[in-house]
Amino acid sequence: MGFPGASSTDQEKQSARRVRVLLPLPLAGPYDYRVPPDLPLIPGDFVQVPLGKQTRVGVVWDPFEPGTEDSSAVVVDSRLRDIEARLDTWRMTDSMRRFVDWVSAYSMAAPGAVLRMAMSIPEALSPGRPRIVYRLAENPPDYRATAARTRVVAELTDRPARGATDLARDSGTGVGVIRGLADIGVLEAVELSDDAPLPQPDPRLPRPKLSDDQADAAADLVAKTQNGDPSVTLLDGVTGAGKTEVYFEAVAAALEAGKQVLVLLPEIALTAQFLDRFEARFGTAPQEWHSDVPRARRRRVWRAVADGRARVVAGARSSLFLPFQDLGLIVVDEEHDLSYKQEDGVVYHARDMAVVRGRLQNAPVILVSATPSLETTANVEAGRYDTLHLPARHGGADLPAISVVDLRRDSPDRNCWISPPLKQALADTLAQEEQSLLFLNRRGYAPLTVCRACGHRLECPQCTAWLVEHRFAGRLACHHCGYTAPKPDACPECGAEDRMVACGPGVERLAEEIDTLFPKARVELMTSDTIWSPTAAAEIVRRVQAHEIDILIGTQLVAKGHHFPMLTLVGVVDADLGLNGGDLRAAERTYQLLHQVAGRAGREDRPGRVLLQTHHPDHPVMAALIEGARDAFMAAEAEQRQAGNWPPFGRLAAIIVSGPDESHVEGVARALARSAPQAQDFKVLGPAPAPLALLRGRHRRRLLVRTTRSVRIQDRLRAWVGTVKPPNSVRVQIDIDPYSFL
DNA sequence: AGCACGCCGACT
DNA sequence: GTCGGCGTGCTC
Repeated sequence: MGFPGASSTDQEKQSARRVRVLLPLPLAGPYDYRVPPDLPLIPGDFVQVPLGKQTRVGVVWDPFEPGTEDSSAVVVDSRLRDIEARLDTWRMTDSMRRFVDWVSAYSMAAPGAVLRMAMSIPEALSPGRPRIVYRLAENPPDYRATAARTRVVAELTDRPARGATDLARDSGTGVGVIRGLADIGVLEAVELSDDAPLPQPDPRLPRPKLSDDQADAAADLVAKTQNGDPSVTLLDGVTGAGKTEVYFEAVAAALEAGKQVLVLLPEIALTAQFLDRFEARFGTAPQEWHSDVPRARRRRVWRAVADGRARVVAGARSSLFLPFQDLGLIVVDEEHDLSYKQEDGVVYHARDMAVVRGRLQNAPVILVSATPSLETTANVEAGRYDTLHLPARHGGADLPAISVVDLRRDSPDRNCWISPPLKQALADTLAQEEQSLLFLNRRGYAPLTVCRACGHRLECPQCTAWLVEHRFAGRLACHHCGYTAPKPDACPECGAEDRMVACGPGVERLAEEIDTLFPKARVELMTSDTIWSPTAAAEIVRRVQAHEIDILIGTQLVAKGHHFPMLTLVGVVDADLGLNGGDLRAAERTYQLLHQVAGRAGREDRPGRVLLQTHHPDHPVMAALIEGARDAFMAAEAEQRQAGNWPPFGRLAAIIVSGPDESHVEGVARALARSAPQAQDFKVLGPAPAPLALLRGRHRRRLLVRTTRSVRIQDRLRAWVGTVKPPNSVRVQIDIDPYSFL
């Protein structure tokens, strides 16, 4: 490399061959690089390029097309640096590149930030070292057959070899046992390439008998899958109507056609159960993809998806960015679930982006739910999505018998939360040796601690939020920033000793109350504090199914489709909890959550019942649940939203201004409001203190922008927000289609 | 995201 | 006098 301008060779006189390279960094756009002679490159190639004094891997992006984006100043030839190498691996597909561009344009995130999600395991671009797996030795010596050893041997009989960790987990023992068996020669250690063939799901295994309704729905989805029809279909049916069996037929059709399939699941706690059902139908489990999968395995899955060995992936929202070569079907299970909205980093809604990915790839998308979101329902009504309805299988009621307990009349005792009717129902259920579920969407012991002497409330020093007591852990915790502190004996404000008192219930406190009421009952908690992995979730589900638990107390984790045949009573301790807070989707979300919890009661031939404790027995949500009037409730919701031009009928964007200095934040928020464009179809609301006005030590103001559907909200936002130059400590974030109003 | 440059506190 | 804290700015 010479000094710029020091020499003027022939090559520099004619313009250099250059390509645009997108790097997985939050830069404004692709960077231009010079292509050395003799290096053939086409868009999608992974390349190594210099950046500053480091080298990084990026992707050759498509040539600049005038008019497609802002014409930022062209970098002069003399500043270009050479591409170092092309990686000898697969290419990023056209549709994936267009998907990255699409998500970036829609979410207003830097394209490189989106690319980073598509290159989440950079080292996966080259093969890893082979790993050691264990199989049964041909001629094992005699050995002492302990229980654990027998399970290991059984686990390997006629089943694939596995690594020590997996094998230990599958046979319910430790790696020590595996090592021991290998040492004495019962097991044989072999090296397995990272890219070894994977067991393939078999679409031709006998399928379960489908009802006529199921068969009709399946035929529709199979036809769409075979045609590579970029359609979106809502598969609507209550728990137990057999939605999964129906979309499995579409999965089978995609597999028969040699295509790959992506099944999105909202919650990693759900995956274990899904994997079992899938394996029962197709003979082998799909590949799993979520943040809890260890990195080495994720790397293997990533490679297997990229080269087509992985035919079916079941994963969380981030699996949308896996490098499928030939995706033929996307299923979004529980499409209404809020955990599909990614809130930090690149903000996107996985359900909506799945629809985009399907369209770019000519792959049908199936949205599955018992309580479809208003977004999806509106798309069905407008004719943009198709719908298939599955009636309940036994022609019975959609849900178990639901009734309300009016807490204004049947109020619990002081500092208790179980009303007399619910207490009675629990006692009856215990007497019949059946199981109960108590649902309370509040972790910890108590959501608030106050000083009786001076009234001081224990608040998080970094957020506008109360500290939640976690008695088992013996600490106070902020659920927004992770701050924790020991529980003080004396009031930090007035110094009074032993006057700190817990207010309100959390699941831990509820467990305490149940222990007092039913000392003999076997009670267990299921919350994200105790269940932090799919394995732990599977274990507690197993214990409930084995009837080792009489009363299960849980937060929304328990609402997710676990099947508990002996569970006949569901008590919702505070049905009103989700209704407060000024969230435009509060009623819809509460309906969906309570419907889902209610669905846990009574499956198979045991009738179930549900008691909703509420202060508002006449609220539309309660009325809809009791009467099973989902469609009427959703229609009323839709009407309200339409009248106010709220989503999904209008578009919404949130602008969050945050920073450590409150006056700077306020100043920027006001400046934004002042410079807001005045237009009929572009309403700016605010600034208002964001619901958590202080979060992680940052002050926050929020503006909401509401437009009609026809407005390109991103273009308008760019033109407007770009005019305000915030001081460097203040951050302005844009959230298109906000869901969380926190 | 890295990595450097740059301007103020406690050490050799 | 220097080592080093992390704020802010740039990378084709």
